[in-house]
Amino acid sequence: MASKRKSQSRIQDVAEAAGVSITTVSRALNGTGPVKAEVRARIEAVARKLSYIPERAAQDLSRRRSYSLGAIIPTLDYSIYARKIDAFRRRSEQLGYNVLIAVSDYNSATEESQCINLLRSGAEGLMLEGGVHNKSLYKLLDSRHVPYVNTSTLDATGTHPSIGFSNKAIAGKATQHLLDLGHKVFGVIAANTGFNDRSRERIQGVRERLAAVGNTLLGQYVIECSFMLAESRRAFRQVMNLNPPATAIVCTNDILAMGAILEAQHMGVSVPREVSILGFDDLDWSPHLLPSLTTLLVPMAEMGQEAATYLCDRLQGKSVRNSIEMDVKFILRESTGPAPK
Amino acid sequence: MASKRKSQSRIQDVAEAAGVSITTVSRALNGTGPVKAEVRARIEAVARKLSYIPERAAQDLSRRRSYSLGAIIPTLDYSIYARKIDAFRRRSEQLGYNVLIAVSDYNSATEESQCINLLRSGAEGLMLEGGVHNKSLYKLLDSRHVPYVNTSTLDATGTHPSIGFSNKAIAGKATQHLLDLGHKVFGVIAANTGFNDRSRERIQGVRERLAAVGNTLLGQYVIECSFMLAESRRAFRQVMNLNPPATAIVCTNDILAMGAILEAQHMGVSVPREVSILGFDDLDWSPHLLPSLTTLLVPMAEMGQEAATYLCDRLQGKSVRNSIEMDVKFILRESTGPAPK
DNA sequence: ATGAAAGCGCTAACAT
DNA sequence: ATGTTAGCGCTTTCAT
Repeated sequence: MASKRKSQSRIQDVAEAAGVSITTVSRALNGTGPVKAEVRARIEAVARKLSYIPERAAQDLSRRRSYSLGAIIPTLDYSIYARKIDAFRRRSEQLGYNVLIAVSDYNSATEESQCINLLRSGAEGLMLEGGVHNKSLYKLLDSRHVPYVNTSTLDATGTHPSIGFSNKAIAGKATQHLLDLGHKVFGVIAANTGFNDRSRERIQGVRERLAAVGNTLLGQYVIECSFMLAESRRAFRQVMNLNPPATAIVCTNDILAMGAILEAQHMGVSVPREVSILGFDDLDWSPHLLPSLTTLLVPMAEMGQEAATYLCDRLQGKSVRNSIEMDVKFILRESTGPAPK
Repeated sequence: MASKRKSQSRIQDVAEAAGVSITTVSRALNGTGPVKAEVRARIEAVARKLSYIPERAAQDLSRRRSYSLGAIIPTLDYSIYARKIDAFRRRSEQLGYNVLIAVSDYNSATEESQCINLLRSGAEGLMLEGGVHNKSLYKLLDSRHVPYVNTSTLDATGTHPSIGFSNKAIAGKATQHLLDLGHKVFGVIAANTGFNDRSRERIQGVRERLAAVGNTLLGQYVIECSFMLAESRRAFRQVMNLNPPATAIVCTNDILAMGAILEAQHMGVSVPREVSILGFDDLDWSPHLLPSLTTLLVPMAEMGQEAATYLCDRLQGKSVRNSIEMDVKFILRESTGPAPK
């Protein structure tokens, strides 16, 4: 293994080559104290020549701060999380923070251990996904006074800081749209609800809205599946083979809705003439499907950005609102239409 | 701002509470030296009670190592990178390394600065995407003796370590398939080639294979676009409106191919009767499109895994092959067929 | 405007 | 088996 000392230059090397003390180098490079212009120029030149890269570990230790934030998402595989985390990263970097990314795999134990790992790495604040987390994780964050914020969810009580929206409410809104179109028989294709409170709440939102008008969402009309297209296609077939078949299907995200639309194409079922399909998220390709997908535009990028702002504000001791509601826009496209006679 | 000292316990606190020296705590928790079983148990209990989390910055500094690896990808938005980086992370963690993720945004300057950032954070090795990088980046990595490995590309000369395949060769393979089906007029829809050598090589692979049989790929039959579906749909329309229209379209990835297939559906063009469409990557939904997509299965997960193994081996001073070729499987599905008469 | 020195939290010789 | 001590590379008082 190459010796680190020989191949990397440290602040000491820069100081020597510039003929100043390490203190001055630190001040010059960080702009953290007065340095004569001429000296500063010399130091910068030397640093560049030596490809000096300050070691974050040492800086963190000495500053007793890391200026870094952690973000944890369920999976890298779904692009809405990419949108959120990217916006989070951009805003954080703007505000002078470095971002550490972790993945929970939709598993609460993994989430907790990954969060601990983020804290070990110095994360001063955490952006979390959804509102349900291990008690022990919440306790840990509280006891260490680590600011965190739940996203894609809304905790109106403000018990836990959150940036997002009521998943129940938006699912209710979607359901109402279908009710208005005269639909009576509803199906739901939902992402696995194991450690996914957003999915669970969306199902519940449909159920409650239906109950409110005297309709009932029967158990066999609710099908959970993974993001694999093969599964959502199977789910669609299943709901369509019930008696009576569903005429309106709410999918808890656009991936599932895409599976449903594709399966409809394969089965020769006409959408929306025979069945209406509705999703959530508004992915890039949602307007391009045939038929294009009616969905709810979930503002992932804005949430990521707001989350970064929130955490930075808290770290600066600014007072902040503990519950920020984001607008979710209903996007009417072609995949929903009047209930068949 | 909360005082760190008051809310977080350090090794000292654990040592005191357990009635031992900090050295013993370190040894017990890291398993890095002999500790009486009974004492170890006591220490572990105390550590747990205090929610002691060792600070990585201090560990890194003291160990003069970070045991972490960096991975940089063009975007989080395309799921093939997620596959790769996830496999990389899993294997790295298995081997005792922590993974830092960075995004280059398909920009070589950003790539370089993000890599520097990874090095600052202690990355001991780097997984890169593609084979073309700034000279200054290569120089930096060399001068610091940081192992790195290019992926999704193959440098047979071994100048730069690489794990992947020849993009030219696989594009040639795809082209040959279409030639065998009798196609004469080829179109290419390609991802922007700015800082994307893989895309560029795939185009070149098509061109050379055609040249080898006396056919020519004309400039106007090659269209570059972003991953936005709107753009690839437009690109498809454009290639189909040429005179003569293309009968075989090679898309440099499945996203673009999806755009082409969707636009064909919208235009009422029959695939593959009127035009054959072929992609690269084999995404989850590629077999589910209508028609299902003929494509080349690029082994992203395997590359990520191999990259992690490679870097860890190098860090352990093991001798390694500098050029590992991965197999790319041709997947025949419905979107390609005989050239129309 | 600059430098000397203390110290961040931990690990790893080097004792014992 | 355990403790003492000297750093790791940097920032930050505190002097000058």
